[in-house]
Amino acid sequence: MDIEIAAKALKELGHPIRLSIYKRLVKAGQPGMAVGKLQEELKIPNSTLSHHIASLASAQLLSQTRDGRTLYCQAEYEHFEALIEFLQAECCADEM
Amino acid sequence: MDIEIAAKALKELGHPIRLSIYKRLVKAGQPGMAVGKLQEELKIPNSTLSHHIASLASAQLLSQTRDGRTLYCQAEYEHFEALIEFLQAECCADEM
DNA sequence: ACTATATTTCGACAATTCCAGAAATATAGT
DNA sequence: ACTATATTTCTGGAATTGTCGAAATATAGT
Repeated sequence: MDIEIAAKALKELGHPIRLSIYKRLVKAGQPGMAVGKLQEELKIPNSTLSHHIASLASAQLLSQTRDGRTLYCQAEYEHFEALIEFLQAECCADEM
Repeated sequence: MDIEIAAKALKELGHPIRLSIYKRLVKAGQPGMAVGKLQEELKIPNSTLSHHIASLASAQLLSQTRDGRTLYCQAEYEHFEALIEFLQAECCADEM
């Protein structure tokens, strides 16, 4: 992972709503979580939620799959793991 | 660390210049790195650099100490560690 | 085809961020 | 006090982001 990619991922995670979305998706595991379910939990307008989801997707932090008329979002956990590894490799003092 | 604090730190790290600054500061270790030295390496206007440094400081990601007429920036590594721990605790699938 | 549900796109506006030149401030040496 | 160096603050404009209502699109059931 290069620094531009890492910065992009950090930037998109760097918003309370998006971080909260991402956190929920990770907890939801593989099946993911429907956009509607997220909206219900977060209680924000669907258009706003949709934008934030698109932001996270633009940083490859989540993917979406459709099942009938509901869209499920899944955390792209590998990308997140790579980010953490990047941070630990590049921004890590000796002590760790 | 609460989610607002974490998002703030992620946001400030989520910029290529700032991430690069932070990375250098961590590598510089305890004595830190002079603003002038950072400017020399990054080759950006001092005002721009100063803003980015202030951003990082506003998220408690660095601190500054003066030695004569040079200001040294030090990475606030503990805060960063807490951020990583937060991410691993809140956004972590079973596998890790 | 019609209707209902789920989600995204459009359009608009306010707020924030980014960048950099110029000026100001702080400190040290003479 | 004067000069030089280091860094920050001020100012302002361009670009981006955040938010949300309204409209559009996608899918499925009848």
